[in-house]
Amino acid sequence: MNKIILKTQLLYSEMGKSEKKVADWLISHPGDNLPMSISELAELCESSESTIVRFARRLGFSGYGELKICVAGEQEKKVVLPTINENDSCFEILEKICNDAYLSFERTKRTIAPENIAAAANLIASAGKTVLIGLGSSASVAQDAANKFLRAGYSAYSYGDTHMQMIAASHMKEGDVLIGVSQSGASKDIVEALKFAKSRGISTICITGTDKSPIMKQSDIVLLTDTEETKHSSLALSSHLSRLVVIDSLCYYLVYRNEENGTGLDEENENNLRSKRVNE
Amino acid sequence: MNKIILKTQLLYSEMGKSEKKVADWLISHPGDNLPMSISELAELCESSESTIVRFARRLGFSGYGELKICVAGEQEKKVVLPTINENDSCFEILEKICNDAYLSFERTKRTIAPENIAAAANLIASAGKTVLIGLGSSASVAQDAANKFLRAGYSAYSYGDTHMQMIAASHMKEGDVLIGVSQSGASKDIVEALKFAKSRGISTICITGTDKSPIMKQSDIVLLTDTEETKHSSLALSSHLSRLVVIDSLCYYLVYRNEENGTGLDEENENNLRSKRVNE
DNA sequence: AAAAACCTGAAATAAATTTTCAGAACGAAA
DNA sequence: TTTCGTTCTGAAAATTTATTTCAGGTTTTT
Repeated sequence: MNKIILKTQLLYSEMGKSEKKVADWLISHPGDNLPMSISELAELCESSESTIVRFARRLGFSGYGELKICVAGEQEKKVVLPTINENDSCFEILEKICNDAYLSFERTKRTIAPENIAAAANLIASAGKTVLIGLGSSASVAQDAANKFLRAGYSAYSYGDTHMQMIAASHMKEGDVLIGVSQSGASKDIVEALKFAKSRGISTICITGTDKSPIMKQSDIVLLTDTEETKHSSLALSSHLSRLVVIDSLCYYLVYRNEENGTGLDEENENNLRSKRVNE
Repeated sequence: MNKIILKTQLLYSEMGKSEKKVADWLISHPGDNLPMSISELAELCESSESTIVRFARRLGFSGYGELKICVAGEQEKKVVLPTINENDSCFEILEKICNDAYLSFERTKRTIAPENIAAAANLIASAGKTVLIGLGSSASVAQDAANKFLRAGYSAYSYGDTHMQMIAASHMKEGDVLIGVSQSGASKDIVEALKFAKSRGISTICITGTDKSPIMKQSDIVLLTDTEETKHSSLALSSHLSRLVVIDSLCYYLVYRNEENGTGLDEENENNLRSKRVNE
């Protein structure tokens, strides 16, 4: 996995026409060392020196010199082209999915509002109990989250069927938190449940990958993850992973908070769990 | 092994006093990247620009620029393990978790046997039905996988409680596949279920993060993911993600296989799902 | 259709690298 | 110790390379 090329792909859509020529050249010459000088590269890319400097800056380098050095540093790693096609072996697909996940994480870091994650974590930390709901693959995200939160010492539960979700919502009290997970942000039952909870004074959080979606209106705190349309199919693999890392970061934060109160994942407890092999 | 340093040592005796200062600096700063400019380095070595150029030429480079690039290329990409500490903000934790996930993917790609993924995919593709079992966070991996496999057009089911797992196993037939997910590879109930199935001629696959673990003995095909010990706690966040990307790659492969038979994720079906907002 | 925002490359400027060269340091021979 | 020749060195000049600026062009917005 070549980080420079991945980053190039990540930022490709934000580039101008001429900058894209530079990007294209880089992507199509993965193994190559950069030609020694900026002028040479400018000529190869049919672009200008200034454009190349701008390109390097966009990727986060101080200038062309730094880019050149980093490209040399990434050398031997072979690059995997992004789109999966039907002749790929399973392993090639795995490589592409890992790349895709990396890009999705990068997009998530740019999309999510840091203050909102903090607010969500603090809300969960001080909540009476936390309920997570989602459908389909979002149900397993919700389940995973509940699992981890509970482990970290917080009362958390997840429900994957719409009846149970509504029942759970109706038994929540002020001071509790309801977290709705929905990639589309439009799953009717989830939105309804959040709306119902909100009307009763219960705090609501959503984790979604779609900006300006219905679920956002029903949520006190919005955690917006990778919003890139998935090109392939509704399997939406990498966005699923992005939602998980957001959960994981909340979870870690909560672990540390709880450790301060002495109710966290303490040694003894964890060793207990491990000896019973419930560590997964 | 750093070739440039070796070469420096080889030629050390032929160098002048000032050139040796450059050599000494290089040898005593093996990990470092070269400072950006030749003047900076000259100052650090208490020497001059021209001496450095001569030094670079002696090692066989065309000049300082080439030396700089090659040093960068030889740099051991020592990865800084981003340990999370208690003063990190939620967003910082998110960044570290993403890094950790990236590393975990890299490890998984190195650990997993490409031919085993292919074998697993083919087994699932030709199986009557596929059952996935796991406990704790592995249960949500299993659930997620079943969800996706089913979506891709394969009969797949997951069970998260030990009774149901055993019942399901006992109703499986030859030609079916049982997939056990277990990070430790030692969860007694999962291992037992696989053993039982295997004894009845059912194909077994395991997805585990622990080499030489009990579950491997009961599995026809082993998918070994990131085996790095998690330093933090048994939350084992990133290894969880690694297991998911393995699932995802199987799943993608199966989608393509099914498309060939015309039973895959076809447009119409997917649009249908989308219009009902069950795309997650 | 006008205005604003943005992208681009030629040229000017700045910075880094390489070369040149005069003198210092060392060694061998007288 | 002196003298000559060789090698090594660094300051400064020359050259190459990188960066910034700016005016003109393009696209987007209003």
